[in-house]
Amino acid sequence: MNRFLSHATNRVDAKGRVSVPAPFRSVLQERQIQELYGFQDFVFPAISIGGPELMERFERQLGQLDAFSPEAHQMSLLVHGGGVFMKLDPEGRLMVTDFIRAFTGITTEVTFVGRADYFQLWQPRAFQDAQQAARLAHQRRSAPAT
Amino acid sequence: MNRFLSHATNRVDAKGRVSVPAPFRSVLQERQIQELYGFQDFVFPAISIGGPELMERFERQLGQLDAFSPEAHQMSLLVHGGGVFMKLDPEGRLMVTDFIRAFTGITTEVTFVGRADYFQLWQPRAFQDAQQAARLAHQRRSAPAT
DNA sequence: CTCGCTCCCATTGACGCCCATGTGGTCCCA
DNA sequence: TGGGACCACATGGGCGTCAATGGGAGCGAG
Repeated sequence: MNRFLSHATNRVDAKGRVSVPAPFRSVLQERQIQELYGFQDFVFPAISIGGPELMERFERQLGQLDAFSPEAHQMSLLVHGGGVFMKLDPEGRLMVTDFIRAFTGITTEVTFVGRADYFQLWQPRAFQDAQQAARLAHQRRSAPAT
Repeated sequence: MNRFLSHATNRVDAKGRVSVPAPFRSVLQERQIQELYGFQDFVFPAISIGGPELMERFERQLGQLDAFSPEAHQMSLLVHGGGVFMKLDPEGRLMVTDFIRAFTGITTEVTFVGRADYFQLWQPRAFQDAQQAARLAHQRRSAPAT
């Protein structure tokens, strides 16, 4: 399977590194992704990470907006100003920079969350809460009359 | 019979493995399912497991939403973040990971429940309770005047 | 010269695959 | 119809491999 799926929590070591889960690494390899692009998620307090085509996709989306609209400016601020290139070390770990910590609240542990075409870095507790909220929202939508 | 029917409870061994009931395994074989996709059920504290088309069904739903809407993000959080690929060992067992334990409350025993196109993993007691609740709710609807 | 990042190596623990055992049920045959 | 052999399945354990993690050393920039 060539999609990012499931979630897993790994520990940040004393040097600020964290191992990317092996299943995710093999997806990266299958997709021939060597350059990683990360950015601040639009909706959640999480960093989204994928290949270069991920940024391109958002730029395309950006192009559909009125270039002078507040939305376009905001998105550009997020995609470009909030974006960053990342590299894995030989063991498949990435550095948890202050850029990441500040936006996500990550300290000692990182939850990796698959999102099909890309994956995300979350503060573990924040992910649990967000997922729980999503589940409740889904139930509310499914059974609106209670 | 090519549908998942009935339920059975098996024990989790010291290594965290549990045998998938033989009837379920033969349904998997009949349906040519080799890759198992599981996800955290939206409603019950259970893990639902089926073939890849199970995930595709959800992704089709997802595709109908605006990709940048909060609803789509929440849905993806459930479908992708809450999903996982699973593999059976040569004896037809699967690993009961923390991913599964945390969500279902499963510890030493697993109840497998057939749901026609897929099956579920339950904590035995939780299944009994849920089934009982469903039975009562049904009776109430069938005979509203008591 | 010092700090920080990268690469390299070691350790530990989890997971995969293999084989062994017990038990209940079924079928066959006398 | 009773007994025995056989078989399918659930379960248990050994062992090798790989992933996650931790620490040491080298290199380059400031």
